[in-house]
Amino acid sequence: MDVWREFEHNEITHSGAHYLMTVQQLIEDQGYARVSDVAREMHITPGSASIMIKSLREKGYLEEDRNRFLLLSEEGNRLAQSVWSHRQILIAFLKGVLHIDAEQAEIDACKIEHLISTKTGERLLLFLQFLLSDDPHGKAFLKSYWDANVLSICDFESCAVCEEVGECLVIRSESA
Amino acid sequence: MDVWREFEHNEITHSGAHYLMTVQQLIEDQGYARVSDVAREMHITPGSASIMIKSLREKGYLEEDRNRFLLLSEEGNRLAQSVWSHRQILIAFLKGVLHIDAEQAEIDACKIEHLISTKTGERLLLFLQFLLSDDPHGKAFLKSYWDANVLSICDFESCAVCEEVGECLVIRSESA
DNA sequence: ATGGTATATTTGAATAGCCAAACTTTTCAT
DNA sequence: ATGAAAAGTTTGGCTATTCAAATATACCAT
Repeated sequence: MDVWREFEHNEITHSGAHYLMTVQQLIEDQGYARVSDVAREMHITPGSASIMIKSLREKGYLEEDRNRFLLLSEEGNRLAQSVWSHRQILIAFLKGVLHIDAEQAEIDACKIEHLISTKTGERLLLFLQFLLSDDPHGKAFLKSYWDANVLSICDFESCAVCEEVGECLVIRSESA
Repeated sequence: MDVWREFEHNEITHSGAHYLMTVQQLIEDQGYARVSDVAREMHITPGSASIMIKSLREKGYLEEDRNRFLLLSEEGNRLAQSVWSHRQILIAFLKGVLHIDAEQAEIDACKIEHLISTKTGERLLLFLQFLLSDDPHGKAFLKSYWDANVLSICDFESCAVCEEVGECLVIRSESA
């Protein structure tokens, strides 16, 4: 098996994942999502959106109600949720632990969110959760690590990783 | 700026990175690399290799010597080296810290190695280095983390992360 | 019911990267 | 130097995803 060819064999494409997440977000924000709403939101032409959405419908990720409003299928919802969770976890790690600046963290996370395996996503969350747990080793380690690398002052009352991971926990428990 | 569109805007494509790394590896292993060697090694047709290599030559990543043997330009070498380092660092983190199994770690790393930013690669290496440093907090943290999550027994005399990161350090200092 | 606006779809073109198959060029042994 | 094998390139086709522009459909007010 050629590992390098696995790059294309994913459950969903980068583009597809963003269509699904946009539909999810639009429904959440304004109660409905039509082809043109998705196009506007993603800054693509209605023609492109029409074609991609048709293909996502054919693949069983999207459905339409009687008024042509888009809905996520169960599978579509699961996928969108999974990719979105991965993004949050990655951002938490990049910003909160590695201290990558917010903009770069979001770009990096967005590029790889749909590519990491479920296992990697899970394990990364476990790792972050442990850093925040009552176990003192996490805090001691982070403080010591940041100090050693002059990454920033470690203030656990209002530290980035706490907030970021805190959000992840909320997100995960909501979707669980 | 649409973050999701950044996915396509990378210094090198996934495919391109693998061509460059294959050339590098072939030169290292057998002293030279021709179009057909690359094709054989990557399991693609000579036609595809020919076209892609031409394009990589036009982009200034590859050159040819008087005998049509392929060479990496300075830029090509830098890129191949960078992507390869990212892979090693990611594998070290995935296997050594998160305890993802070897096969999955390699697939995940291979998918994202060319997508993470230089900064993220650097910081991840710093992070791994700290885990191995003399500072006792790293070891205490890892042990405590693995114990808490039943990930494996932590044996610092022969632990995975030590070996993985050890390799990264060697790799980095060789290429520095 | 007629026209205007909003919405959706289709069509044709572009890019990237793969394949198969045909074709060309190089190399090398006799 | 001739002809076979090896190496390299070209051509045409496929998929995915985008765009622009043309077309079609629906919706709504007068």
